[in-house]
Amino acid sequence: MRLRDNRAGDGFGVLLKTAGMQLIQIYQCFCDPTRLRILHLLSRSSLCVCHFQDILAEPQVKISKHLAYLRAREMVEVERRGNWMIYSLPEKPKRELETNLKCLQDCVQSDPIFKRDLRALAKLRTKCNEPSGALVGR
Amino acid sequence: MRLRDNRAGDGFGVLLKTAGMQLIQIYQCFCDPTRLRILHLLSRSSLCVCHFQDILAEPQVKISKHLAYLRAREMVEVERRGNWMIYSLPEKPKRELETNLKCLQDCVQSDPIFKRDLRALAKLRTKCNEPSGALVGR
DNA sequence: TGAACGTATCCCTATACGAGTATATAGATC
DNA sequence: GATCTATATACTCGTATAGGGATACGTTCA
Repeated sequence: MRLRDNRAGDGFGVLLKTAGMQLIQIYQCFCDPTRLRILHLLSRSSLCVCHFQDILAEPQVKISKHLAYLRAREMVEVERRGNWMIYSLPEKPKRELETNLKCLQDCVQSDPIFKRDLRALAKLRTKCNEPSGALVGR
Repeated sequence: MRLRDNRAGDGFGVLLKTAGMQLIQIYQCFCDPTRLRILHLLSRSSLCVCHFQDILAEPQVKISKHLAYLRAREMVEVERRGNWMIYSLPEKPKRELETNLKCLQDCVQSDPIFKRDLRALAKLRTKCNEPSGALVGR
């Protein structure tokens, strides 16, 4: 990660713990398509890795690594249920994250890919109820 | 830039021209502190490179390169006035950019660094009116 | 206990990025 | 045309990142 230090005296090191730095991390998480789709889905429902694999049609490694990236930056939380790892948005998301997730919803509501993802999510809900506890709608 | 190709069939290549891709580019621009501060300032005023140097207290190369980065992704526009290059937000910003800039304003309004930047901008306005045409408030 | 399953991690490669130094460019002024 | 000023670009280095293949891990179930 690039939690920038202040070697060059860029006047921004101070910002490590401020809203500004929170923001940088949020934008870093948002700037990859896979992660953006993951977060978008998570604002509708808790999901486990295999759900993401299914909906996004991406290999497990890729999903898993992006989820790790998000976890490291506290954008998502995990809970194990048997073999499944259930990912959710934080119980109490920071204000900046909430604001930006709303902004995201707003921006992608007519985008074909994101719409397709939501449709795939809905489909998944009808045909699959494993593991219980995931796929809980918001 | 990482205008991702679709080699791996990630189902996202399609998105190159959609709102989603616009978004990715926006977030890529937003995920560096210097660029974030630049954009934040630009939503108040058109500015030239030396203004940024002054306000952000960063070396010219750094500023210039981040502005080039933003320019390449059409987040800012430039106009030459004599020796000065005056940077502004796009005349007609895309909806996603506008939305996210508003979101940014909202998120940083109480952040010390961004507040300091605005104070520095105000100060600049009182003491300096070169080049004319820059420092025009919004 | 061992196999199956869902998931995470390791290793490797290619590319992007941020920052700095030095240099180039373009317009203004003399 | 020489020079000054404001800005941009080239080059280089170190690091972050995305992706894939192979494998390790933890849980469940036979």
